[in-house]
Amino acid sequence: VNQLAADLGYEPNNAAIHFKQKRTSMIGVIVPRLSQDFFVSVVNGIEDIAYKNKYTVLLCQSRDNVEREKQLVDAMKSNRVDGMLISISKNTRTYDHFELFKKYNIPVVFFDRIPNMPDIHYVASDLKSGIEEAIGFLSGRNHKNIALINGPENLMASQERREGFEIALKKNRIKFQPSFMVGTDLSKEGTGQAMKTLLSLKKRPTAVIAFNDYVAMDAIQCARKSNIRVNKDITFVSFANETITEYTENPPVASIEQFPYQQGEKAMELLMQLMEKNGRESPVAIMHHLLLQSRLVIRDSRNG
Amino acid sequence: VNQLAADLGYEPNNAAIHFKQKRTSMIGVIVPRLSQDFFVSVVNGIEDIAYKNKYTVLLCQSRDNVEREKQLVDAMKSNRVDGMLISISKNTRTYDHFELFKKYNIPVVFFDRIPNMPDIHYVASDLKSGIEEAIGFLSGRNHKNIALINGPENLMASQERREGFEIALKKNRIKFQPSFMVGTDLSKEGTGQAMKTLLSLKKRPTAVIAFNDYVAMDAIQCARKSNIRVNKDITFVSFANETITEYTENPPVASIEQFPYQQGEKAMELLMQLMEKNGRESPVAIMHHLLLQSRLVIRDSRNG
DNA sequence: CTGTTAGCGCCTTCAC
DNA sequence: GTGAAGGCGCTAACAG
Repeated sequence: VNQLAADLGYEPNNAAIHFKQKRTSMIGVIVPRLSQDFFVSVVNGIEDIAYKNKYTVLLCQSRDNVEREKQLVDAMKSNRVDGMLISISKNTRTYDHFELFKKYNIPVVFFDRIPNMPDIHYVASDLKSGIEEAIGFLSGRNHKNIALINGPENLMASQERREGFEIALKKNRIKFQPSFMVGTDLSKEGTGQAMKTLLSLKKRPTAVIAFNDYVAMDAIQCARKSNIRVNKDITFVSFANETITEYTENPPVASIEQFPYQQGEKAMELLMQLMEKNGRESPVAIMHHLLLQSRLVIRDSRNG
Repeated sequence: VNQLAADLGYEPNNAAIHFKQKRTSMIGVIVPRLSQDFFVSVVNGIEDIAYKNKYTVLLCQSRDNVEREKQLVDAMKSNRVDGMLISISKNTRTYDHFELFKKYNIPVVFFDRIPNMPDIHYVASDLKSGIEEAIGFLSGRNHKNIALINGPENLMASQERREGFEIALKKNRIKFQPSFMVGTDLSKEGTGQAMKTLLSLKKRPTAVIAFNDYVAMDAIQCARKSNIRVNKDITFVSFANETITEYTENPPVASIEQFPYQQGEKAMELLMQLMEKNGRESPVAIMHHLLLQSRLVIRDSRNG
């Protein structure tokens, strides 16, 4: 019988199966944008675990646009995805639209860009360890005036960086100077503005830690325009360890590796656990917060 | 009645609708990789048109792996997508797996990386115009010895570049020299090898056109290691006009813009036409080949 | 253990 | 016009 079926080229109809089983084997993934390798790597990790487990991935970008993010949430829900993996847009400050998933009992795991909501599951980098290494590294090179160009305050990632920064300074007995903490909206202009603020200080920093490599590249470009000798007058360190910086003239001396691929894997694995558990719920809800350790990668010994 | 439905928060079940309508409103997109902005831009174009027309996009990467590409083709088919948009992997040399879609009557539009198959629909750049501009530009700066680092020969994109190159040289009355045409598998090593071949020639080229900006960056890196003064001793021109090159020390002087976003839009629009027509087929199959004109963008006047 | 059947949620058809 | 019913392709439950 199976022979005949195979001969006739029979193929089960997924739509019918989904319909019948009340599950689609589809998971939705929302990332801010795919034009940053960090998110592509996370997606790669997600895909690899998902495909291995016969899940189909619905991948889409909010493009850091809140309206679009809301529409995508809606679209995912009406596609009846079995679960969601989300990294929020940098402009997202209200989280009502994510409540929808709770209502439909669709498990959600946030990653990297985590909203400031109670009772959520998430996977992120533990930046504290990486920042400590970074400050230790800079301190070892006798830097005492270390600045931080941070990201938007609504992102947990920014709060983490700020806290980690202050703690690590303390551990290295370096006095925290508020004027050395500036912020950017992650745009080229915002970062240029932040860098100019730092350069206009009476006492300029001798080292700058940037929110990520793209911010670092913009900051470096700005610094060069002001005739700063990059990694001589001011040493740059950043987050994400993007390979693209290798091609730039003055890459940051070191970058905090956040293991995006592994973040993707872990997020997908956690989501599968939650989807499996779904239905036969335990009476006490347990929230999972997975933190992957970060690590400072020293990129090159040319200068600094 | 509708009021009540809305009040109760009724939501149609997509799975049931798909099942019943024998269409899923899903389209599959296979790209080689998302770590190149070119493909991200194409995807953006696709998404924008797709969402506007209530299509869900199943986006996935072959990662330039033929096995994976085959698996994705299979997965897409068993998800019963209504249509496919495909850019093939650089290693794809046999096209049997794409025949599957014909069998299931799923329309396919290829884009950018087009297989060498008969009877296919595709959207691509008309590179000839851009290459002509590029050679004209170089010729205007008195370059007579212009080399081409081309991509894998199985890609139509490579054949286009080769042909366009030869034609444009002829038009500018520059003699074509076979030794000035080298190839790369697009890897850093392959490109380095190609560049070394060019540098080892008795008569070195004074200008190099690279397959794309990533190849250009690798070639430039290699050239610098050989103490070539980039854009002085050898002028670099490339394809794709990726913004990332702005951050590099010596970006190519010019790049041929291929309008990836528009390619994505056009590909999706064409696919929708084909999906609509599906079923009530015209007796004579018509193959659509859309060619978007490319254009040389001169990036900077610093040197060259 | 194998074979039959009911029904998932929607849309389309047909009867009224 | 409105309303009831059949069936899409599959699976799970149940009968033989």
